[in-house]
Amino acid sequence: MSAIHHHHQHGVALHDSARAALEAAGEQWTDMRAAIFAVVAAEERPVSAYDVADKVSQARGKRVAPNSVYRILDLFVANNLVRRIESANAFIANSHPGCVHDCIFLICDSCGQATHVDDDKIAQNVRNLASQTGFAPAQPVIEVRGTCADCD
Amino acid sequence: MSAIHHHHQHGVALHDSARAALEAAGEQWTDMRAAIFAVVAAEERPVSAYDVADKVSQARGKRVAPNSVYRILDLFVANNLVRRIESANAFIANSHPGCVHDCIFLICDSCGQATHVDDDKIAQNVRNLASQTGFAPAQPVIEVRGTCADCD
DNA sequence: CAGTTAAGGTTACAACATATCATCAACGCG
DNA sequence: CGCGTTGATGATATGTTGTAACCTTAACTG
Ligand SMILES: [Zn+2]
Ligand SMILES: [Zn+2]
Ligand SMILES: [Zn+2]
Ligand SMILES: [Zn+2]
Repeated sequence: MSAIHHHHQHGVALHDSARAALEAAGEQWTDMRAAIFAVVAAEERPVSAYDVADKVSQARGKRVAPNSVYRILDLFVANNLVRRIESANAFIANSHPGCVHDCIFLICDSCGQATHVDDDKIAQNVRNLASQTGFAPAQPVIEVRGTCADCD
Repeated sequence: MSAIHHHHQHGVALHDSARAALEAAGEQWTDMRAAIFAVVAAEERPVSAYDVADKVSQARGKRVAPNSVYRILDLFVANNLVRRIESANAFIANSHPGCVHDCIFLICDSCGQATHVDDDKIAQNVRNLASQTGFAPAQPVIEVRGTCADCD
Protein backbone atom coordinates (compact mmCIF):
# COMPACT_ATOMS: atom_id res chain seq x y z
CA MET A 1 0.00 0.00 0.00
CA SER A 2 1.32 3.39 -0.91
CA ALA A 3 1.55 6.06 1.74
CA ILE A 4 -0.86 8.15 -0.25
CA HIS A 5 -4.22 6.70 -0.93
CA HIS A 6 -7.67 7.71 -1.70
CA HIS A 7 -10.74 5.54 -1.33
CA HIS A 8 -14.45 5.66 -1.48
CA GLN A 9 -17.41 3.57 -0.61
CA HIS A 10 -20.92 4.44 -1.53
CA GLY A 11 -24.51 3.83 -0.59
CA VAL A 12 -25.24 0.48 0.93
CA ALA A 13 -21.60 -0.54 1.26
CA LEU A 14 -20.71 2.53 3.28
CA HIS A 15 -23.81 2.21 5.39
CA ASP A 16 -22.93 -1.39 6.15
CA SER A 17 -19.34 -0.68 7.14
CA ALA A 18 -20.48 2.18 9.31
CA ARG A 19 -22.98 -0.04 11.04
CA ALA A 20 -20.40 -2.78 11.49
CA ALA A 21 -17.87 -0.36 12.94
CA LEU A 22 -20.36 1.06 15.41
CA GLU A 23 -21.61 -2.32 16.53
CA ALA A 24 -18.05 -3.57 16.87
CA ALA A 25 -17.59 -0.78 19.41
CA GLY A 26 -20.53 -2.13 21.42
CA GLU A 27 -22.93 0.60 20.33
CA GLN A 28 -26.39 0.15 18.90
CA TRP A 29 -27.37 0.91 15.31
CA THR A 30 -30.80 2.40 15.89
CA ASP A 31 -33.28 3.85 13.39
CA MET A 32 -32.40 7.35 14.51
CA ARG A 33 -28.69 6.70 14.08
CA ALA A 34 -29.25 5.13 10.68
CA ALA A 35 -31.30 8.13 9.59
CA ILE A 36 -28.65 10.59 10.70
CA PHE A 37 -25.86 8.64 9.10
CA ALA A 38 -27.85 8.43 5.86
CA VAL A 39 -28.25 12.20 5.74
CA VAL A 40 -24.58 12.88 6.35
CA ALA A 41 -23.43 10.19 3.93
CA ALA A 42 -25.68 11.51 1.18
CA GLU A 43 -23.65 14.72 0.98
CA GLU A 44 -20.26 15.33 -0.57
CA ARG A 45 -19.93 18.51 1.43
CA PRO A 46 -19.71 18.95 5.14
CA VAL A 47 -23.16 19.47 6.64
CA SER A 48 -23.96 21.39 9.78
CA ALA A 49 -25.70 19.67 12.65
CA TYR A 50 -28.67 21.97 12.08
CA ASP A 51 -28.91 20.96 8.43
CA VAL A 52 -28.86 17.35 9.51
CA ALA A 53 -31.61 18.07 12.03
CA ASP A 54 -33.77 19.64 9.32
CA LYS A 55 -33.23 16.84 6.85
CA VAL A 56 -33.81 14.09 9.36
CA SER A 57 -36.93 15.88 10.57
CA GLN A 58 -38.27 15.86 7.02
CA ALA A 59 -37.31 12.27 6.40
CA ARG A 60 -39.04 11.10 9.56
CA GLY A 61 -42.01 13.47 9.38
CA LYS A 62 -41.32 14.54 12.96
CA ARG A 63 -39.19 17.23 14.43
CA VAL A 64 -35.78 16.08 15.64
CA ALA A 65 -34.00 18.57 17.89
CA PRO A 66 -30.42 19.65 17.12
CA ASN A 67 -29.54 18.39 20.53
CA SER A 68 -30.32 14.81 19.56
CA VAL A 69 -28.38 15.23 16.36
CA TYR A 70 -25.31 16.48 18.18
CA ARG A 71 -25.43 13.55 20.55
CA ILE A 72 -25.35 11.10 17.71
CA LEU A 73 -22.84 13.02 15.60
CA ASP A 74 -20.52 13.10 18.60
CA LEU A 75 -20.90 9.36 18.93
CA PHE A 76 -20.13 8.95 15.23
CA VAL A 77 -17.07 11.16 15.48
CA ALA A 78 -15.83 9.25 18.52
CA ASN A 79 -16.17 6.03 16.54
CA ASN A 80 -14.73 7.39 13.33
CA LEU A 81 -17.90 7.06 11.23
CA VAL A 82 -18.01 10.77 10.73
CA ARG A 83 -15.34 13.45 10.81
CA ARG A 84 -15.74 16.97 11.99
CA ILE A 85 -14.41 19.67 9.64
CA GLU A 86 -13.15 22.27 12.07
CA SER A 87 -12.80 25.07 9.57
CA ALA A 88 -16.46 24.68 8.58
CA ASN A 89 -18.11 23.77 11.89
CA ALA A 90 -19.64 20.90 10.02
CA PHE A 91 -19.54 17.14 9.57
CA ILE A 92 -18.79 14.71 6.77
CA ALA A 93 -19.09 10.93 6.55
CA ASN A 94 -15.83 9.04 6.75
CA SER A 95 -15.40 7.15 3.52
CA HIS A 96 -13.58 4.36 5.31
CA PRO A 97 -15.02 3.79 8.76
CA GLY A 98 -12.93 0.82 9.83
CA CYS A 99 -9.66 2.45 8.95
CA VAL A 100 -8.02 5.07 11.13
CA HIS A 101 -5.96 7.88 9.67
CA ASP A 102 -5.06 11.45 10.40
CA CYS A 103 -7.18 12.50 7.47
CA ILE A 104 -6.54 15.51 5.28
CA PHE A 105 -9.50 17.38 3.81
CA LEU A 106 -9.49 19.71 0.83
CA ILE A 107 -12.45 22.06 1.12
CA CYS A 108 -13.56 24.22 -1.79
CA ASP A 109 -14.42 27.75 -0.75
CA SER A 110 -16.53 28.10 -3.85
CA CYS A 111 -18.77 25.02 -3.97
CA GLY A 112 -18.19 23.64 -0.49
CA GLN A 113 -17.16 20.23 -1.69
CA ALA A 114 -14.73 18.39 0.57
CA THR A 115 -12.26 15.81 -0.69
CA HIS A 116 -10.78 13.35 1.72
CA VAL A 117 -7.16 12.35 1.20
CA ASP A 118 -4.87 10.38 3.43
CA ASP A 119 -1.12 10.78 3.43
CA ASP A 120 0.35 8.97 6.36
CA LYS A 121 3.79 10.40 5.74
CA ILE A 122 2.66 13.99 6.05
CA ALA A 123 0.52 13.18 9.04
CA GLN A 124 3.45 11.46 10.71
CA ASN A 125 5.68 14.44 10.03
CA VAL A 126 3.17 16.71 11.69
CA ARG A 127 2.95 14.45 14.71
CA ASN A 128 6.73 14.25 14.93
CA LEU A 129 7.07 18.00 14.75
CA ALA A 130 4.70 18.35 17.66
CA SER A 131 6.46 15.66 19.68
CA GLN A 132 9.83 17.33 19.17
CA THR A 133 8.65 20.30 21.16
CA GLY A 134 7.44 18.11 24.02
CA PHE A 135 3.85 18.31 22.93
CA ALA A 136 1.84 15.08 22.95
CA PRO A 137 -0.25 15.09 19.79
CA ALA A 138 -3.68 13.57 20.13
CA GLN A 139 -5.42 14.69 16.99
CA PRO A 140 -3.88 16.59 14.09
CA VAL A 141 -6.31 18.79 12.20
CA ILE A 142 -5.16 19.14 8.60
CA GLU A 143 -7.57 20.91 6.29
CA VAL A 144 -6.82 22.88 3.16
CA ARG A 145 -9.10 25.68 2.06
CA GLY A 146 -8.94 26.58 -1.61
CA THR A 147 -10.64 25.93 -4.93
CA CYS A 148 -11.47 22.53 -6.34
CA ALA A 149 -10.69 21.42 -9.89
CA ASP A 150 -14.32 21.91 -10.97
CA CYS A 151 -14.55 25.47 -9.69
CA ASP A 152 -11.16 26.48 -10.93
CA MET B 1 17.56 29.79 7.84
CA SER B 2 16.42 26.30 8.71
CA ALA B 3 13.12 25.06 7.41
CA ILE B 4 11.90 24.69 10.95
CA HIS B 5 11.91 27.73 13.09
CA HIS B 6 10.29 29.16 16.06
CA HIS B 7 10.27 32.80 17.01
CA HIS B 8 8.77 35.21 19.40
CA GLN B 9 8.45 38.87 19.92
CA HIS B 10 6.99 40.44 22.97
CA GLY B 11 5.39 43.58 24.27
CA VAL B 12 6.43 46.76 22.58
CA ALA B 13 8.40 45.06 19.82
CA LEU B 14 5.46 42.97 18.72
CA HIS B 15 3.13 45.90 18.95
CA ASP B 16 5.47 47.94 16.78
CA SER B 17 5.85 45.32 14.08
CA ALA B 18 2.12 44.80 14.02
CA ARG B 19 1.55 48.49 13.57
CA ALA B 20 4.19 48.70 10.86
CA ALA B 21 2.70 45.76 8.98
CA LEU B 22 -0.78 47.22 9.10
CA GLU B 23 0.32 50.66 8.01
CA ALA B 24 2.42 49.19 5.24
CA ALA B 25 -0.83 47.73 3.92
CA GLY B 26 -2.34 51.21 3.81
CA GLU B 27 -4.52 50.71 6.87
CA GLN B 28 -4.75 52.97 9.90
CA TRP B 29 -3.49 52.09 13.36
CA THR B 30 -6.25 53.59 15.48
CA ASP B 31 -6.73 53.58 19.23
CA MET B 32 -9.44 50.96 18.93
CA ARG B 33 -7.21 48.73 16.80
CA ALA B 34 -4.31 49.19 19.18
CA ALA B 35 -6.53 48.26 22.12
CA ILE B 36 -7.79 45.13 20.42
CA PHE B 37 -4.35 44.07 19.34
CA ALA B 38 -3.05 44.61 22.87
CA VAL B 39 -5.71 42.32 24.33
CA VAL B 40 -5.03 39.55 21.85
CA ALA B 41 -1.26 39.87 22.16
CA ALA B 42 -1.41 39.71 25.95
CA GLU B 43 -2.63 36.11 25.80
CA GLU B 44 -0.72 32.93 25.08
CA ARG B 45 -3.97 31.16 24.34
CA PRO B 46 -6.43 31.78 21.60
CA VAL B 47 -9.10 34.22 22.75
CA SER B 48 -12.64 34.39 21.49
CA ALA B 49 -13.92 37.56 19.90
CA TYR B 50 -16.35 37.90 22.78
CA ASP B 51 -13.56 37.67 25.34
CA VAL B 52 -11.75 40.37 23.44
CA ALA B 53 -14.89 42.49 23.46
CA ASP B 54 -15.20 42.13 27.23
CA LYS B 55 -11.56 42.93 27.91
CA VAL B 56 -11.47 45.89 25.58
CA SER B 57 -14.69 47.16 27.09
CA GLN B 58 -13.07 47.07 30.53
CA ALA B 59 -9.87 48.63 29.34
CA ARG B 60 -11.71 51.53 27.72
CA GLY B 61 -14.42 51.89 30.35
CA LYS B 62 -17.03 51.78 27.60
CA ARG B 63 -18.89 48.95 26.01
CA VAL B 64 -17.44 47.72 22.73
CA ALA B 65 -19.76 45.48 20.74
CA PRO B 66 -18.54 42.08 19.47
CA ASN B 67 -19.44 43.30 16.05
CA SER B 68 -16.76 45.96 16.13
CA VAL B 69 -14.29 43.47 17.45
CA TYR B 70 -14.98 41.05 14.62
CA ARG B 71 -14.51 43.80 12.07
CA ILE B 72 -11.07 44.57 13.40
CA LEU B 73 -10.04 40.96 14.01
CA ASP B 74 -10.97 40.17 10.42
CA LEU B 75 -8.77 43.03 9.28
CA PHE B 76 -5.94 41.73 11.43
CA VAL B 77 -6.32 38.23 10.06
CA ALA B 78 -6.36 39.54 6.49
CA ASN B 79 -3.12 41.36 7.20
CA ASN B 80 -1.50 38.54 9.11
CA LEU B 81 -1.29 40.32 12.48
CA VAL B 82 -3.57 37.76 14.02
CA ARG B 83 -4.34 34.18 13.14
CA ARG B 84 -7.61 32.40 13.55
CA ILE B 85 -7.47 29.02 15.28
CA GLU B 86 -10.19 27.11 13.49
CA SER B 87 -10.43 24.27 15.95
CA ALA B 88 -11.08 26.73 18.78
CA ASN B 89 -13.14 29.41 17.07
CA ALA B 90 -10.67 31.86 18.53
CA PHE B 91 -7.81 34.17 17.69
CA ILE B 92 -4.15 34.49 18.59
CA ALA B 93 -1.57 37.16 17.82
CA ASN B 94 0.92 36.28 15.13
CA SER B 95 4.36 36.32 16.70
CA HIS B 96 5.90 37.47 13.42
CA PRO B 97 3.60 39.82 11.59
CA GLY B 98 5.83 40.70 8.69
CA CYS B 99 6.62 37.14 7.84
CA VAL B 100 4.16 34.90 6.02
CA HIS B 101 4.00 31.19 6.67
CA ASP B 102 1.49 28.39 6.65
CA CYS B 103 1.69 28.29 10.40
CA ILE B 104 1.24 25.19 12.51
CA PHE B 105 -0.36 25.50 15.93
CA LEU B 106 -0.13 23.06 18.82
CA ILE B 107 -3.11 23.57 21.10
CA CYS B 108 -3.27 22.04 24.56
CA ASP B 109 -6.67 20.55 25.36
CA SER B 110 -5.88 20.86 29.02
CA CYS B 111 -4.63 24.42 29.57
CA GLY B 112 -5.58 25.94 26.23
CA GLN B 113 -2.10 27.21 25.47
CA ALA B 114 -1.23 27.44 21.80
CA THR B 115 2.30 27.12 20.48
CA HIS B 116 3.12 28.48 17.08
CA VAL B 117 5.60 26.54 14.97
CA ASP B 118 6.53 26.97 11.34
CA ASP B 119 7.80 24.15 9.20
CA ASP B 120 7.86 25.21 5.59
CA LYS B 121 8.68 21.73 4.39
CA ILE B 122 5.58 20.17 5.91
CA ALA B 123 3.44 23.06 4.75
CA GLN B 124 4.79 22.70 1.23
CA ASN B 125 4.10 18.97 1.27
CA VAL B 126 0.51 19.65 2.24
CA ARG B 127 0.14 22.20 -0.54
CA ASN B 128 1.68 19.83 -3.04
CA LEU B 129 -0.61 17.02 -2.02
CA ALA B 130 -3.59 19.26 -2.63
CA SER B 131 -2.26 20.45 -5.97
CA GLN B 132 -1.69 16.88 -7.16
CA THR B 133 -5.43 16.28 -7.04
CA GLY B 134 -6.16 19.40 -9.05
CA PHE B 135 -7.12 21.41 -6.02
CA ALA B 136 -5.75 24.95 -5.76
CA PRO B 137 -4.68 25.43 -2.15
CA ALA B 138 -5.26 28.89 -0.75
CA GLN B 139 -4.85 28.40 2.96
CA PRO B 140 -3.75 25.22 4.72
CA VAL B 141 -5.10 24.83 8.24
CA ILE B 142 -2.68 22.77 10.29
CA GLU B 143 -3.48 22.54 13.98
CA VAL B 144 -2.59 19.81 16.42
CA ARG B 145 -4.78 19.15 19.44
CA GLY B 146 -3.09 17.37 22.30
CA THR B 147 -1.33 17.97 25.59
CA CYS B 148 1.50 20.43 26.15
CA ALA B 149 4.72 19.61 27.97
CA ASP B 150 3.55 21.44 31.11
CA CYS B 151 0.26 19.57 31.36
CA ASP B 152 1.70 16.21 30.50
C1' DC C 1 -19.58 74.53 1.62
C1' DA C 2 -21.29 69.73 -0.47
C1' DG C 3 -19.61 65.14 -1.61
C1' DT C 4 -16.94 61.27 -0.42
C1' DT C 5 -14.66 57.88 2.32
C1' DA C 6 -13.24 55.18 6.36
C1' DA C 7 -13.97 53.96 11.22
C1' DG C 8 -16.73 52.73 14.49
C1' DG C 9 -21.51 52.47 17.08
C1' DT C 10 -26.20 50.33 17.65
C1' DT C 11 -29.46 46.98 17.17
C1' DA C 12 -31.14 42.92 15.67
C1' DC C 13 -30.70 38.37 14.27
C1' DA C 14 -28.77 33.91 12.61
C1' DA C 15 -25.92 29.86 13.30
C1' DC C 16 -23.61 26.74 16.24
C1' DA C 17 -23.35 24.15 20.67
C1' DT C 18 -24.41 22.48 25.43
C1' DA C 19 -26.97 21.67 29.90
C1' DT C 20 -30.66 19.66 32.41
C1' DC C 21 -34.28 17.02 33.31
C1' DA C 22 -38.05 13.95 31.58
C1' DT C 23 -39.74 9.81 29.19
C1' DC C 24 -39.72 5.30 27.50
C1' DA C 25 -38.38 0.74 26.10
C1' DA C 26 -35.38 -3.20 26.95
C1' DC C 27 -33.17 -6.17 30.02
C1' DG C 28 -32.01 -8.91 34.20
C1' DC C 29 -33.47 -10.82 38.25
C1' DG C 30 -35.69 -12.16 42.77
C1' DC D 1 -44.77 -11.17 37.42
C1' DG D 2 -43.01 -6.53 39.57
C1' DC D 3 -39.04 -3.85 40.03
C1' DG D 4 -34.69 -1.55 39.49
C1' DT D 5 -31.20 -0.45 36.08
C1' DT D 6 -29.45 1.08 31.78
C1' DG D 7 -29.28 3.24 27.28
C1' DA D 8 -31.58 6.07 23.86
C1' DT D 9 -34.16 9.89 22.75
C1' DG D 10 -37.32 14.01 23.67
C1' DA D 11 -38.22 18.70 25.38
C1' DT D 12 -36.83 23.00 26.79
C1' DA D 13 -33.78 26.41 27.91
C1' DT D 14 -29.62 28.76 27.54
C1' DG D 15 -24.94 29.89 26.13
C1' DT D 16 -21.55 31.00 22.49
C1' DT D 17 -20.05 32.47 18.01
C1' DG D 18 -20.78 35.17 13.83
C1' DT D 19 -23.29 38.58 10.42
C1' DA D 20 -26.33 42.08 8.49
C1' DA D 21 -28.22 46.59 8.12
C1' DC D 22 -28.23 50.99 9.06
C1' DC D 23 -26.50 55.21 11.44
C1' DT D 24 -23.08 58.80 13.21
C1' DT D 25 -18.89 61.06 13.13
C1' DA D 26 -14.53 62.82 11.59
C1' DA D 27 -11.38 63.72 8.00
C1' DC D 28 -10.22 64.82 3.57
C1' DT D 29 -11.37 67.00 -1.22
C1' DG D 30 -12.86 69.85 -4.74
ZN1 LIG E 1 -7.63 5.21 4.46
ZN1 LIG F 1 -15.56 23.73 -5.94
ZN1 LIG G 1 8.30 32.65 10.74
ZN1 LIG H 1 -1.26 22.53 28.67
